[in-house]
Amino acid sequence: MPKAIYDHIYKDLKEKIETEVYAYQEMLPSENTLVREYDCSRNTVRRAIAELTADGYVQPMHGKGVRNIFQPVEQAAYTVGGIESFKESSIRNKKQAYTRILQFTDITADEKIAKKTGFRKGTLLLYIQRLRFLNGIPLILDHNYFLKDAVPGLTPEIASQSVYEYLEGTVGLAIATSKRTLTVEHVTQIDEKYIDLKGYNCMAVITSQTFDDNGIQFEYTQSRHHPDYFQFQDVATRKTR
Amino acid sequence: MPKAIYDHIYKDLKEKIETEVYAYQEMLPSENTLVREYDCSRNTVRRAIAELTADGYVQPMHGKGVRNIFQPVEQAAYTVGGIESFKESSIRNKKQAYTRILQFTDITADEKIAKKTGFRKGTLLLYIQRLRFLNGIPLILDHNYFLKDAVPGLTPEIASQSVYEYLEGTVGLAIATSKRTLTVEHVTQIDEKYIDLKGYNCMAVITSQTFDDNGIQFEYTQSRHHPDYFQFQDVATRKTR
DNA sequence: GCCGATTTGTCCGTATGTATC
DNA sequence: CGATACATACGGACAAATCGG
Repeated sequence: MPKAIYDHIYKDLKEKIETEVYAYQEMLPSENTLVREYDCSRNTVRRAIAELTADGYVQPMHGKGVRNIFQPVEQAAYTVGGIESFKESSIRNKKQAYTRILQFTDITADEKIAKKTGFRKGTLLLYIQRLRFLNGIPLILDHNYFLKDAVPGLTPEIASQSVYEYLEGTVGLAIATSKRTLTVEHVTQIDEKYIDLKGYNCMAVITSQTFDDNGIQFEYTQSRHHPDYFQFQDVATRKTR
Repeated sequence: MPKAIYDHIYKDLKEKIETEVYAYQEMLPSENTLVREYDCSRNTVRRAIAELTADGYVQPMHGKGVRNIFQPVEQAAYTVGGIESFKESSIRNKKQAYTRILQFTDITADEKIAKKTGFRKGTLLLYIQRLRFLNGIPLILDHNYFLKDAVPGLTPEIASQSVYEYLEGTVGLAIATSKRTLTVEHVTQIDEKYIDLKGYNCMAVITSQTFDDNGIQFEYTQSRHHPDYFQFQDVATRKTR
């Protein structure tokens, strides 16, 4: 949807960095040069650069210029970043994806579930348990809790494809922010039943609360990953104090 | 350092959200109201709100307002977020911290180290191995590689306190961005020698490349954490396509 | 369903400050 | 010291989404 100017500049610069039109450690053109190049205001250029900075692509230096610090990284089989569906991640990671539904039932949040998921006690939820395959190997076990009201008409058939695609497309739900916590946990009996951990006795676990554009939490998910095929990436910037 | 207006507004709103001056799911005052309240321009208010959004504190909704979606989360013993030193994290997590130096030697980057750390082959580095204690229990094993030129006068005594404090204070180095990768790996002999893993055969591993404000990478670190005391938090926003 | 008021999103031009060279 | 480059801030304009009458 975004045909915004800053977004166009952001994408254009991003591609030029990735394809090494600007080399690692090289300076980008100055803001004023970019203003002339894209025929827009300086604020608009600055917004695009701010996004590239947040991505860890560039580093603006007061009085000097903006340096390209992008280095292509060696990637594991499955790399997590941003809010992506399993399907989207599989495509980005160039893996063939398949999903098997293990459970698909309505439940009402009791005290324990409410505390864990962040939903209120008594809320009607849809619980889905899914096994995720990459290139034919079972690697991820997902436990999803969806707000029942937010996902009308969701069927096991849809859940075996892409729930997000269905929500954003058919239902018209807009996914906005996701709060995630990453931990390492002991394997469970369910994990062992479905996934060959090859000696590991633990898994990488991402738990997330996802909100729609009305600020309503519609999903709680625990995603349990095989250690060998899991990688999580992040860029942090230090805040001056 | 930042006495910027937007930063003042950001901190002020952040505190009001944390202390529930605005309740969970409640709307913040409109941008125009805040403009009058802080007697500044709308762009300045918007910048503060943008930072709160990135923190996962609020959710702006087109045409409606800005909603507070902050919920205090249950924290593990050691929670990672932003660029923080071990000392800073310990203080935030309210733990008593102690560091024991296991190794402290100069090395020159060979082919293998260069590939792993991102430094060029032949670069002179300072390698430090440190064991981190929280409340008297050894929980984290750090392998640091510092660019020797960037950390002049660094001694084991300083390394047992806070390297970042020394770099930012005495050396005058400004830490800017850090690229991190999180994985789960098998324990090593060194891990087992120093840390009681209580049945786990793996650890949570954060590898990071850290850059100064000149865009120069001055550090590569591998930080190996005890699973029971480790937690990593993140907020992601979905980009419209 | 329409209209006007409100609210957030995008963009512009300008001015001033600060750091670097 | 002057020129260049990024950082902060202002005020204004219009668009797009929402909401109430």
